[in-house]
Amino acid sequence: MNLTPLVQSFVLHFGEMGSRWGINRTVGQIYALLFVSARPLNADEIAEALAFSRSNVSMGLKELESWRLVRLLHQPGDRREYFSAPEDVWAIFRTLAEERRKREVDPTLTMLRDALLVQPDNEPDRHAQKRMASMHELIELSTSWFADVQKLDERTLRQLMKLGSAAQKLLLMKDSLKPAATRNKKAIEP
Amino acid sequence: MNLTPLVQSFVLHFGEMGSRWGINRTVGQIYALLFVSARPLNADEIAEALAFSRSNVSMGLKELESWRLVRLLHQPGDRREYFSAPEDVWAIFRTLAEERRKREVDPTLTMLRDALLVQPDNEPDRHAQKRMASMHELIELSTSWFADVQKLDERTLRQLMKLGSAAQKLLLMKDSLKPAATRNKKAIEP
DNA sequence: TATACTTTTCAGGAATTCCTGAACGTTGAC
DNA sequence: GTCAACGTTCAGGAATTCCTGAAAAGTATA
Repeated sequence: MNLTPLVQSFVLHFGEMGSRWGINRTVGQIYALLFVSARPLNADEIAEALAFSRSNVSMGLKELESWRLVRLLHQPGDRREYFSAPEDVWAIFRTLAEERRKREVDPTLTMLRDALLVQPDNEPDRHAQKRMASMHELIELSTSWFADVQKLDERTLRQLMKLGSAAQKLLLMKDSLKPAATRNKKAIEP
Repeated sequence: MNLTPLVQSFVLHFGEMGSRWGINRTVGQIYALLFVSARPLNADEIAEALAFSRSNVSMGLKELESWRLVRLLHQPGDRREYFSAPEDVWAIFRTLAEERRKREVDPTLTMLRDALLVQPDNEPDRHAQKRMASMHELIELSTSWFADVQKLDERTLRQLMKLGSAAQKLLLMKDSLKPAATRNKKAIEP
């Protein structure tokens, strides 16, 4: 199994990008390969295509499975495990976002909430808590909004994005339904 | 300069989180410390508080400056450089998003565009290109939308987020202004 | 149950990243 | 100009992460 230059460059790029994130080069490349592959691949094919050891591929696939980014399937009459990346890029994006939330955002929110429960007994802590509160609010608000928006189906989401902010702003201009409550809340907050 | 337990746990958490991203522990901790600090700090204070070498702090601060996450300032009658994190968490978020776009998204888009220009001469490449095209579209659409939304001021953004998706969906129901164009485009695309 | 095929685990070497102290560079005060 | 205070650079050791081959474990077939 030989990679075409086109696929090669895609795979290499994702290897690089992977290492900018927590993900290592191997895992990035494996995912990239599965993403562009026209059919599911087994571990041996991947190992050969990318020139990684069989065990490295095995670990990489496990990692990808833990991120729910690959699907495991079987071919009739073949004992080997085949892997593929889901088709729908929007679904992939959703999975990625969800998984990152679980691993990064939620623990951070927990830490912040705990920190905010402490009764500060000195000036530095009082200030630190104010900062943490503002961070907590931002994260809370944006993740819950994101979760909400992600429930929309692809077509609706696409439309919303294409509309951009201009039309959405119009929605607020009316200043009729919800905004009143919003404004009141805002007025109470310091 | 001694950290209170409250600040300590915040700083340590960000050190950990930092290493999940490309950012290393040191840089994460320095940023966290500056974020909760009530006043700007100089490099020596940071080095002492976190028990890092002076040179390590120097490199960390340089990294943070390259991300535009810290502000450099001077105290009257003091030759040393003082650093602080901007107050406004929304602005911080914006900066972070912009910087990540520059470093990760833009190069990826460039790579994808280049790949899409190639005239594929075999089946695997034809399929790979289709996959890359769908990825390209998703990234293009979501980043341009994000850039657009980020131009809104904090108050408006807050309101929009609080409305959630429900109200935004209403906007589309009307199916009057733009959606026609959107639907046509969609119909043309395979 | 034995066999062949497949996947997983893991010790340890390779590669990379991190961090430090020492040397060097720069700047302002005297 | 000299000196002290401060910032930066960088070689190389420390720590971490990555990757591999060998061995073990698992599994379908006969």
